[in-house]
Amino acid sequence: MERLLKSIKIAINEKIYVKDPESSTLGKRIVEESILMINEMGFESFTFKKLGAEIGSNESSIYRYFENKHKLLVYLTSWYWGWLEYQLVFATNSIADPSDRLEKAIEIVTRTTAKDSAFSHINEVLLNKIVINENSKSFLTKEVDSENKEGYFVLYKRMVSRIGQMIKDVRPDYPFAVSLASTILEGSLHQHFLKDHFGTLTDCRKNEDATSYFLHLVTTTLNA
Amino acid sequence: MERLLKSIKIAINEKIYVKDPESSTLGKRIVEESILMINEMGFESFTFKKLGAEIGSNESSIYRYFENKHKLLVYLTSWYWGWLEYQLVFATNSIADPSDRLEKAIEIVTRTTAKDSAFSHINEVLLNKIVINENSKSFLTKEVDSENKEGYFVLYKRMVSRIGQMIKDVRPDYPFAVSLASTILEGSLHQHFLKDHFGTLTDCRKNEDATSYFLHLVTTTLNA
DNA sequence: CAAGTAATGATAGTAATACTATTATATTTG
DNA sequence: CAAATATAATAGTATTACTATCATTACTTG
Repeated sequence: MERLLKSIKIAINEKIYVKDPESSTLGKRIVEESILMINEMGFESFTFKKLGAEIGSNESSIYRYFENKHKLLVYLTSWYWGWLEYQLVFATNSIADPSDRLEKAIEIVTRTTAKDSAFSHINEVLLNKIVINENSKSFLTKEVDSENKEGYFVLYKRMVSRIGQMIKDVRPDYPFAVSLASTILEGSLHQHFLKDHFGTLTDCRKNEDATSYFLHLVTTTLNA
Repeated sequence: MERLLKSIKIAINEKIYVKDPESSTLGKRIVEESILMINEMGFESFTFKKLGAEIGSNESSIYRYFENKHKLLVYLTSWYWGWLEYQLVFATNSIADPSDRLEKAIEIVTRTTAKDSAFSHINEVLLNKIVINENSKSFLTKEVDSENKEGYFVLYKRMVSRIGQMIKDVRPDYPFAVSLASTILEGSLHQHFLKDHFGTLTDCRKNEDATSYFLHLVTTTLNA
């Protein structure tokens, strides 16, 4: 699995970047270090100038890869959803029973990333944390409709669709399959955030609790 | 009800503002116009300078009410949650049956605000839209823990707690009452956002659909 | 009603952000 | 080795997010 993950490349919409960061050493360093820095200082304080200083490169060079830091965030979150989709498909592909398949899917999307694959320049553990803290900011903007039209969010949308389809496979007559799917994905991020910062607003104390919660929620809802 | 709402004042944590905007005409104009502007141009593009120009007042005068625009956002969202809590308590107070009470509560927190009370300087319809689009940004910051400690989010937390308690009143042995409560509140905002921008990621086409969705979700979960 | 105080406005200034443009220097490749 | 390409260095601009100072207006109170 790890070897396999090393060799795959997550295909990101070309409109998100000016020059593919995967195509050069500098590009990879930009992505690599930006993950560390955004995780460290938060997206608001992060700037291309600081990133340049950190990787011993020039601010203007970074602009040749990404138009601005918002697009870099869209790139990082897209990469994450593409990566997670890969995990999802890989793990559920062979499961024939719809209920078992959905259960596995929920497990995969609600757990936190514990281990860095350590092969690529992308630290998945930290990226997972970034997604928990910053994902909403990628679409809660005035430009969301035009960016959506340009295909900036296809990978995220594909994740929701896949889970929605799995729900339909279990219960074709359930009328809120897609809403439930989006609730699982977004809600899971939210529960993890609450666990870290607003302990009184969640029953999830450990990472696995989020899985139990959503597993229970979905199972009872679909078995009604 | 409308008359009543006019006379009540939502008590906001004093640490959120420098000077209480309710205490002067200028303060009220700041709040009033900021709601229109944030709604119009989005929180990122909104600045105190632009606000000053709009209300024919000086940038520096606005800083005498709010330290920065982030705190203004915290103020606005806090006001909204306080207002919604009032609606919630008012509407559910007299309902003795726990299931009926929870049902009413879900209806109130999942519906969108349709009508401005037209009495105060605060346009609740637009504020509701701002909360859908910008609420997450009030806490998805690096300062969340210190601000939480200062009590910036008490009103939001109280809303979640109240609904959590109502869930417990229906099913005391359900182990995820608080998580379910936070899922309803945050998930509802998210479904409304999806309805407006990512139609394929939700089954909610009309505003009422969100109510149906969460009502069904909660009912089946608690009746299992 | 005069005098004092508080609120607001006007102006100026600063450091940082978010870029763009230009030119110089490496590095790669044919 | 020359040409093309990538990166670095430098400079510059408009805007943001403030802070500080001082002038003006409004409001209160003795």
